[in-house]
Amino acid sequence: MSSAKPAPYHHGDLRNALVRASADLAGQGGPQAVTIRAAARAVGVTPTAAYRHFGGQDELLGAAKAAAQDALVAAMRHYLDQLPHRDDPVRGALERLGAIGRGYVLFATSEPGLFRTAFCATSDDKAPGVLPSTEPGSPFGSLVETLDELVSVGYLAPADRPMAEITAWSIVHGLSSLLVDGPLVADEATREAYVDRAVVLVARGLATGPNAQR
Amino acid sequence: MSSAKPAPYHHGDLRNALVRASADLAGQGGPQAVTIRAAARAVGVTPTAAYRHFGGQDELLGAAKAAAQDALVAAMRHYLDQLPHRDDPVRGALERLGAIGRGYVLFATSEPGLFRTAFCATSDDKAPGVLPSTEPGSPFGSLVETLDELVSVGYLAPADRPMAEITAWSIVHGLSSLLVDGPLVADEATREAYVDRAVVLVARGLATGPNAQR
DNA sequence: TGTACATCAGTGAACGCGCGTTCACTGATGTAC
DNA sequence: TGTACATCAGTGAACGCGCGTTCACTGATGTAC
Repeated sequence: MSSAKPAPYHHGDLRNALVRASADLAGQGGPQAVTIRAAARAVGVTPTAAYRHFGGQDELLGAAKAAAQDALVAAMRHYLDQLPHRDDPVRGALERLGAIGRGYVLFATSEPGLFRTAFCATSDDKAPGVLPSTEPGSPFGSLVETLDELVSVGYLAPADRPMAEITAWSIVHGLSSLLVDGPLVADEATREAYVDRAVVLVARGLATGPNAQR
Repeated sequence: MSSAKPAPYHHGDLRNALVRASADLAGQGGPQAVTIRAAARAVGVTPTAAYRHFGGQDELLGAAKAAAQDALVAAMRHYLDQLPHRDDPVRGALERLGAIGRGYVLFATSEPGLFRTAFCATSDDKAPGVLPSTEPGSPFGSLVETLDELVSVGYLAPADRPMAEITAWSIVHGLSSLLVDGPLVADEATREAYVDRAVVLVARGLATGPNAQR
């Protein structure tokens, strides 16, 4: 719709347009590419106009980061939603764990710029000791839920529950980072084999409960 | 020695001095801080002089990256060297695996700038399909050796050997990245607990051989 | 041992770039009456 | 319903910054004879 109109003086939705442009820039060039000038250029507006809606470049990058995190959550949810129902609750929970990991890594490799942006440093760094949000909508939230399920279902011993989310998160984040940042180069089939291998290792490492049949 | 002399016209060891300065810059500000001008400034020399020894900023960053990787290897080796001898070969190999992971993560958290630089993108990116060097001196090499030991010692089943290094590397790299890049904030004691937990999970996940007593 | 000269490793000034940010301004919008 | 005017959301020009890189140059070194 914006292409039809003859560039009106008032944009009407400039803030959202700038956020979308920032997400595009982040997707192509990572957090480094998110600049006030580039975003304004993409929208067809003067850099100064961006200062009506953002305090500065920090805030724009923060908005791009939030958008990137949302995209990551959506990717994980996509894989979760594809899962068939299982009567066996252990199998179901393990499959959910695998889907979360798969979504995470495949998002990272298919959208490296957004992945880097989702975890880039910004001025609004958290205070020491604060964990990422465990709300259901957050990337971390669905992982926490699934691990709790593994306990309630008797696969993971309650004594081994603490820090399990950190370890599981670490492995998918590490695999993603190694694939995205260069040291590990692999075609798609190999990448999926890596993810499968990682999921199996985590599942085996968490199999300490009474219902952890092997 | 350089502080005593009255700044001679010929530096005498400018290339090495620039590499050291680049490593310092990387340690303080990460790969972004490695610039020709900043390195020349730190050494007390004109930016142009650096072009006698480096083709451009790419090469300088490449040198800083190599120095950062060397520092990472040294940190892992430090922990390996501290290990006492064990008569039980399984126990010995597992302790080596733990030491590698500990060295990796503790290097990352104590030298975040160098850690980021060791894995930053440079112009000399590897060709697709190439794995990192598995030579004994490389970061990856000692991990490969230790996993081979775990097989020969009967702890890890040969069928589960493939890709084990990727998975193990992923978990320590992921934990390091999460701690360094901000989303995971923890004091030193908690960080060590995370590492211990990760090592235990990997050890349990790899325990598929005949001598994997549990 | 002395000296002319090629070679090498630096200097200093300048270029163009894209960036963040600020200034005074102007066009469009909407509200009070 | 019409109009004056405050308010808002943009423009356009300019600032200073640090960067990579290149140019013509100069001081120091060492080697051939």
